[in-house]
Amino acid sequence: MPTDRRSGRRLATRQAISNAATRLFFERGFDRVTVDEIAAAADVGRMTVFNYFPRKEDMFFDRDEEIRETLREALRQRGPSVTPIETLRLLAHRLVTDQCPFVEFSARSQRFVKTIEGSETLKARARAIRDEIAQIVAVALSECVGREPDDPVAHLASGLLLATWTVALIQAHRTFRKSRDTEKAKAAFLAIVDKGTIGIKAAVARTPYG
Amino acid sequence: MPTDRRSGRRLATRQAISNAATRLFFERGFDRVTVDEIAAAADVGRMTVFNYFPRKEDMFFDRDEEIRETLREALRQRGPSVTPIETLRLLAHRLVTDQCPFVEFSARSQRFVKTIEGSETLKARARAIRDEIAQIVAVALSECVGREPDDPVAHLASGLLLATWTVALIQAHRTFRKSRDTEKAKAAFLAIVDKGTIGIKAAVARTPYG
DNA sequence: TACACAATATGTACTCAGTACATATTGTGG
DNA sequence: CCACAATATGTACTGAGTACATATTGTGTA
Repeated sequence: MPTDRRSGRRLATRQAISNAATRLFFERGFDRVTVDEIAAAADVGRMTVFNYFPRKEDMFFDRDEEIRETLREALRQRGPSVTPIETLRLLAHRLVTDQCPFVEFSARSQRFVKTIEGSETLKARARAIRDEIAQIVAVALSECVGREPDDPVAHLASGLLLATWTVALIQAHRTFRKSRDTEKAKAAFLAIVDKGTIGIKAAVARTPYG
Repeated sequence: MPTDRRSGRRLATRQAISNAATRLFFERGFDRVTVDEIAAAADVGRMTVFNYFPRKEDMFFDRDEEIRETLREALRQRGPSVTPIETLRLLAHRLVTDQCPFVEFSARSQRFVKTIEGSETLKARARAIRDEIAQIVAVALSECVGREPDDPVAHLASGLLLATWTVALIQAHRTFRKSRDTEKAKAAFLAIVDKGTIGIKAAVARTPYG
C-alpha cells in the first residue's frame, strides 16, 4: 500500500483550510479575518495553517499555478504555422469560451474581484502573480524562437500582453458589473485583447515573435 | 509671523527619518531594519516615525509623487499638434537627458533597484506605484481627448505605456549593471520605449490618442 | 508678558502575521 | 509490533501597525 492515504488526507486538509479561508474572506473581507479564525473554521491548529500556507494570501490564490501552466502549455504545443503572439491571442479566445478560473465573468468571479479590491494585501499578491506570469511568458516566448531568456523583445511582448489582458479583464468585469451579462463581458474582454494584440504585433514586427 | 517655523521643522524631521531609513535599507536590506532602529537613527520616537510614514515602505518611496506630477504636467501642457501618445514618448526622451529620479542609471540608482529587488514588500509597493501611475495616465489621456475617465482605449493605452516603460527600465538597469555605461543604458531604455510606442500607436490607431 | 489653543511628539498597551524550535501524533514499511 | 518519517500542533518570540492617552511646544491674542 503506497502513501496514498497520506497524500489524500494532506490534500483534503489543504482544501479544507483554503475553503474555510475563502468563505470567510468573501463574508468579511480579507483583513477582517484572522488566521486563528481560519484555523478554528477548518478545525485544525494554527500552526497547521502556516504549514500549508506560508502567507495568509496563499489560501485565497490557491489555484494560481493553473493559469501559468495553461500559458506555458499553449506556447509549447502551438502549431508551427502560427506565430507565438497569435497563439496567445487565440488562447484568450479559447479561455473565455471554456470554463477557466481567472478568465471568467460570473457572480462568483465578481465576489472574487471585489474581495481582492477590498484588500491591499490581496491586490499586492495579484500584482505579484501578474509579474510572475509576465516573466514566464517572456521566457516561453524567447524559447519559442530560440533566443536568450532575457531577450528584450520577448520581455516587451510579454509586458504588452499582460498589460492587455489585465486591462481587458478589468474592463470585462466592469461590463459584467453594470450589465450582469456574461456574454457582453466576454465580448468586452476579447475586443480589448484583439486591439492590444494589434499593438503587440506592431511592436514586435519584423521579429520572429509576431 | 506665519507657521513657517513649524512647517520647516516638520519637513526637516520628515527628511531626517526618510534619510536615516533609506541609508539603513541600503546598508542592510529593507527587511533587516526595524522601525525602532530607524527611530533611533533619526533621533525621534517610534510613534513619530509612524506619524510621518504610515508604512515602513513609505520612507523608501518618499519621492514617488514627483513622477506622477511630471506625467500629469506633460499631458496637460502638450502642444496641440502632438498626439498624447507621442507626447509621452517625447517625455521619456526628455527624462533620460534631464536628471530625474526613477528614470536614471547610476551607481546610486543601482543600489536603489537592488534594495527593491531584495524585498518582497518593496517590490509590492513598486508595483502598486506603477498601477497608480497607470491609473493617472489613463485618466489624463481620456481628459486630453474629452472622453470618459473609464474609456477602455485610454486604459489600454496607459497599460501598454506602463508595461513599455517598466520593461525599458528593467532592461536599461540590466544594461547598466553589465556595462557600467550610463549612455548605453539610456540607449537601451529609449530603444524599448520607441519600440513599445510603435505598438501603442498601432493599438490606438484611428482613435484620438495616437 | 502670559495664557489658551492647536499642532506636534511621544509613551503605553494592544492585535495580529509570521518565525524558530520543540514536541506530539500517526501512517507506513519492515 | 516496532522504528521511523511525515504530519500536526504547542510555546514563545519578533516586529509592524493601531488606538488612545499624554506631554511638549510654537503661535496668536488678551
